[in-house]
Amino acid sequence: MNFGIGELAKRTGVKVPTIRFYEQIGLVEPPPRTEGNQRRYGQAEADRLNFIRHARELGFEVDNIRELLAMYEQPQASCHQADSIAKAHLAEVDRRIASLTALRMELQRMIDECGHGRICDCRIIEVLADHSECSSEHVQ
Amino acid sequence: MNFGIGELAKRTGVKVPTIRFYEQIGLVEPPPRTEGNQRRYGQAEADRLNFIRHARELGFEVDNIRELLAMYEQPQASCHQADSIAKAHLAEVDRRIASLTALRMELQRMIDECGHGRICDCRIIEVLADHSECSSEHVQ
DNA sequence: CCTACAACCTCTAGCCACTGTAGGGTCAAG
DNA sequence: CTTGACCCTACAGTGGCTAGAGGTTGTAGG
Repeated sequence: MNFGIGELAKRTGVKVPTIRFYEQIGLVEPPPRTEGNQRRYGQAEADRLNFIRHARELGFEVDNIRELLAMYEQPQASCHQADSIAKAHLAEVDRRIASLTALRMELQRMIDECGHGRICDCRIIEVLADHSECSSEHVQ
Repeated sequence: MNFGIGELAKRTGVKVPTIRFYEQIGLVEPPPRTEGNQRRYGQAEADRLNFIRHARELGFEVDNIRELLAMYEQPQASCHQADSIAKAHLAEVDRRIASLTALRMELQRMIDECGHGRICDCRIIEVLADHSECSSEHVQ
């Protein structure tokens, strides 16, 4: 119930420098220190950090995580806001998937058409050199 | 056949500061200058920059673009290397699509199960707090 | 020729979310 | 008391730009 930053890292899968970084940007509270100035944590911090790690893995941005954390700590409030953050993020993920899928097709087509000969006949270089060769628009 | 950086930007869709940045990192050659120290470009630079922009849009990293550019300028060489860069990139894009698709499912499930009540009953916050709720692994 | 103004110049700092390094200090086991 | 793992701060670097300050050049109209 009282451990150092290395143990916290082990329990949460968040690296030690990242924990210090999160403290610096105010995503986690500065914990109490030992007499020798070393950070001491408890289970509550591990829970909070697990929450953060999980939200990051799901691709939420730090600013959104701040809001989600505030809700996590106010269990009586309405979850309307959490819902809209999650929905906005889902829309963004959809956009990224669509964009990557278009890129994938373009890449696949480039590779399929490459005759593995000289550059001057290579579809890969040719397509890169001339945007009009593309079958679809793509803006990452 | 002899124009400034603004015109080059217009012709290629690459922003002026980005062109200067590309010059700084050695992705494009420093062009000749006017007496008053302003950059002058020709069609060859516009072609090269279009190639770069297109490769960036397709998500290639700058280091790969360096290699692709070298091939673009050596049309007699074999295109084996271009092929393998493109294939590696395709694999990376596939990985990202798979990862995002898993995230998408997780997000959708979270949102679907949210009863729009209080935080303490909210699936979104609950799932974030407890990784074991996840139906699949996800590492972005 | 003068003026106005857009376009250009360099240099520096900022973005995001970390990661790495240097140069120390602390803690716990033996 | 020594060893060695762990911890501390502060700062620089990553990628791929973007923004701003503060000054100079090019060009069109009067």
